[in-house]
Amino acid sequence: MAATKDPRPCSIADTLALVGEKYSLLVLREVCLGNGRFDQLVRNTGAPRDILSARLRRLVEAGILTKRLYSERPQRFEYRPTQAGLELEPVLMTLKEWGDRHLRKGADLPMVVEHSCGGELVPVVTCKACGDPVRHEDLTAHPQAPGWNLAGPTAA
Amino acid sequence: MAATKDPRPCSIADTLALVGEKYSLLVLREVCLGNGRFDQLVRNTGAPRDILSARLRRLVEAGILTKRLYSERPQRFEYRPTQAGLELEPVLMTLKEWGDRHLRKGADLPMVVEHSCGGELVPVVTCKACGDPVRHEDLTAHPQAPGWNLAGPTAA
DNA sequence: GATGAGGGTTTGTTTTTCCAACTTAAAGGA
DNA sequence: TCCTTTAAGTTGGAAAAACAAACCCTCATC
Repeated sequence: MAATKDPRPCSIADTLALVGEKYSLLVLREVCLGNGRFDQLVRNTGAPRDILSARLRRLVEAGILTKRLYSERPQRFEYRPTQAGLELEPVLMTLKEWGDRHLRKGADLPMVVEHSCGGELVPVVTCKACGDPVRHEDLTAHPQAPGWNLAGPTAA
Repeated sequence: MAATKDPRPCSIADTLALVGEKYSLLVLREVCLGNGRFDQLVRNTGAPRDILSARLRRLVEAGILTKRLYSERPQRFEYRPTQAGLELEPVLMTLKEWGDRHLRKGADLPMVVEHSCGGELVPVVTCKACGDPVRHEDLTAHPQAPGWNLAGPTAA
């Protein structure tokens, strides 16, 4: 899926270049759930084996997953999230939240995540500085990259 | 890019089926920045015109964007986020945050977003119930879909 | 010594993507 | 009037990616 080279210098695009291809985020979902074995990933994501193999290589390369030997004889591997991989969980959570709200209208969720506070996890994105939930109207974007402004390249 | 049919019933997969294809989230980024015109989207996302055309159709269909006439003669259109589209911004923010931290180590960000509180926006995903920042260790997933548990299908 | 599990790779086909050129409709200038 | 430009796409053919099924290798077990 995702873009490889974005015209606009952008961390969203750069992140998507790593995890935006088809199946990558589903692989991450499974790995975060503890399902790191190849056959499990095939079953639970639906990815063709060759594609899965390519994605796993890429995610390991990117430092998002690690490949761990869990049996010497016979050699058997398992994939696990690195710290960087775990820090992508917020992306999964916000995707889940949107889907729960807009595609299922809150009813009959296929998966409920429980937070240690005892409640069902409903993730809310807040501003680190003030703690308030973030709304679109409260944001102002300031491009820093030379040659770019909000609307696009300045010297087109 | 993204998955169309996921074996595991999952809102993450369903959401990615709508916005997970290559360029879709970059289109949303631009549209949220106010850059909703076709040629702008071509320039700022790098999408081929035919692919962009297909993505826009899909996003409108999905209720994430609307197509608005901004000039009668000649007929000219512009795409804008719907409320549902705006509510996908948290996904963009978490992607940006990860990229800023892991791919740029915080220095020389190509884009800074200012929050109305006056500070630079650093998005933090918190639990709606308790307000605490969400950490992986604090989560427990409970699949609800019949025939599924954490590890996969129960009747494989 | 056959069977099966796990973790992939190979091969050939089908889909997508990509790119460049073309279209349509109108405005603006020479 | 004719020419060029802008905007928003569509079309057609070549290249890349995804897909599905079969295959391979190493062991373990029956």
